[in-house]
Amino acid sequence: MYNQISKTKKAVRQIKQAIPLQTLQRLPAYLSYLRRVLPDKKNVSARTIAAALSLGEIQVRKDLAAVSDKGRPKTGYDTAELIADIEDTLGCTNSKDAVLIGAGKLGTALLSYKGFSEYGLNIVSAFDTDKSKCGTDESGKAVLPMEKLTDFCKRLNIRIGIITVPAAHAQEICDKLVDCGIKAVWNFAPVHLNAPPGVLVKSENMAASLALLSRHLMEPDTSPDKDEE
Amino acid sequence: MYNQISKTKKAVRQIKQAIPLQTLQRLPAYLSYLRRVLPDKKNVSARTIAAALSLGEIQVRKDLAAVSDKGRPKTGYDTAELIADIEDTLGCTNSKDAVLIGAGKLGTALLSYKGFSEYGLNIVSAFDTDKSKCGTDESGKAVLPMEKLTDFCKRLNIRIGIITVPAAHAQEICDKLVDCGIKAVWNFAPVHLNAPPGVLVKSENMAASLALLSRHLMEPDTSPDKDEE
DNA sequence: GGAATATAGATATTCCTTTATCGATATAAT
DNA sequence: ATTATATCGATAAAGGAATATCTATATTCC
Repeated sequence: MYNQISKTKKAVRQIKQAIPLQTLQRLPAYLSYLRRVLPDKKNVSARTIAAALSLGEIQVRKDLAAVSDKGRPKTGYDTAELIADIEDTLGCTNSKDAVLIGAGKLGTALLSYKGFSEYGLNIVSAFDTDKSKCGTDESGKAVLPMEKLTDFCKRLNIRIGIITVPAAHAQEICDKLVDCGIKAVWNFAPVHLNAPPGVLVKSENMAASLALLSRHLMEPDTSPDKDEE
Repeated sequence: MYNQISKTKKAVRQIKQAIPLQTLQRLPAYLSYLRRVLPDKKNVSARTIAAALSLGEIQVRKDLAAVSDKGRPKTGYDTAELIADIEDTLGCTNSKDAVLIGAGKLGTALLSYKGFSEYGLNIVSAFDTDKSKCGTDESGKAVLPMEKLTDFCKRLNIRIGIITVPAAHAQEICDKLVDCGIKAVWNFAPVHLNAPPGVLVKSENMAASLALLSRHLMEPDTSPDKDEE
């Protein structure tokens, strides 16, 4: 099976088996690591990656098998090929435009962060009800008044919305984004958001992370204490 | 079992059964919801919570059973009591001090965020190598030079460190924090961090969230599409 | 060319989480 | 009082993910 009927396998993978949720969420970590070591390592094995990221070797191997079939005994994967396969799976190559609502501290921090482009995300513009925040951000991106949101999204066919407004207004903004045709919402406000079927809401739950840290400090017990990501 | 031998049950819960990881991470969402509705609702049922947060009723009931035994048929839980039990489990009551390293955009955003106190987190001070960033932040919190970190942590017995430095320096900062006696690291840099046993590292993996959003946009298929948090 | 070795891939098992089903009980209504 | 009902709690089943085990196969070394 090493390199002969790859087409068949890939087809099967794409048609029948969706990539497991947990695997999907680990892929960016692999990608980041591989990009970093590419200049040095032309080849990598699952074991190497596992050691670098403190993961189980078998788990990594299984994850990689879900996105690529170019692994070869004794040599492992060609790093560049593996990067390409992961990028392909994650859709890093085709740039996805997004709008960001709420030009507060967190909003502007995200707005000026350069790293999202590595995963194909491009924040086109920010919006805020506060006119004093409108204008051109330090990062060179525009902050527009809320009134222009709907027209903007529809004209540019934006499908991703990032919410960085206070919790009290998040649901209302979410509803508005849905009206604008947004299909995926990335929510940084600490509230649950309701959205109609077909619209995915992914909330960044910092409180959940805190719960983990807190428990660790409360239970200085004998546990082996693998780190959680 | 309704209200009679609660002591025994609680003891068993605390001794034998640790709260499942996934449950633990949902608790803050319950807490947030309960606090919001407390003025209106003296009592809540698992079903009510489930509906509000788009979760399964049985799942919520099981989660609540893990932290409280004060639920009663027909009436549900006393809201205030349930809040207290969750707070107790999460350790919201005793304030935990933390230091933050990296006073960039994201760092200062977190520094000035008021919401962490609701979960018992208190960011005492920030640190940065860049002297020009040192001084007193807008939020009233001090940004100190890195040289003072070790002494500061040891004197105040700080156990939580928040990393908001660029990825390239994150591991080195993490090592330093460990030297300072930090026991829990909250990492916002997009790299895996290694830490010795006994030190928990929780990374905020935004790229993983992006992967989810991205997949959703790539596969506009027939899936039922429950939203992910 | 043959043996040793590192590695991928497949299958099976175990574990954790979620979901389903059933029984018990406090409140409300008749 | 008796019955109905909403809800909790416990047990059981199902699903998904992590881990273990085994097999196959390139590469390397002799």
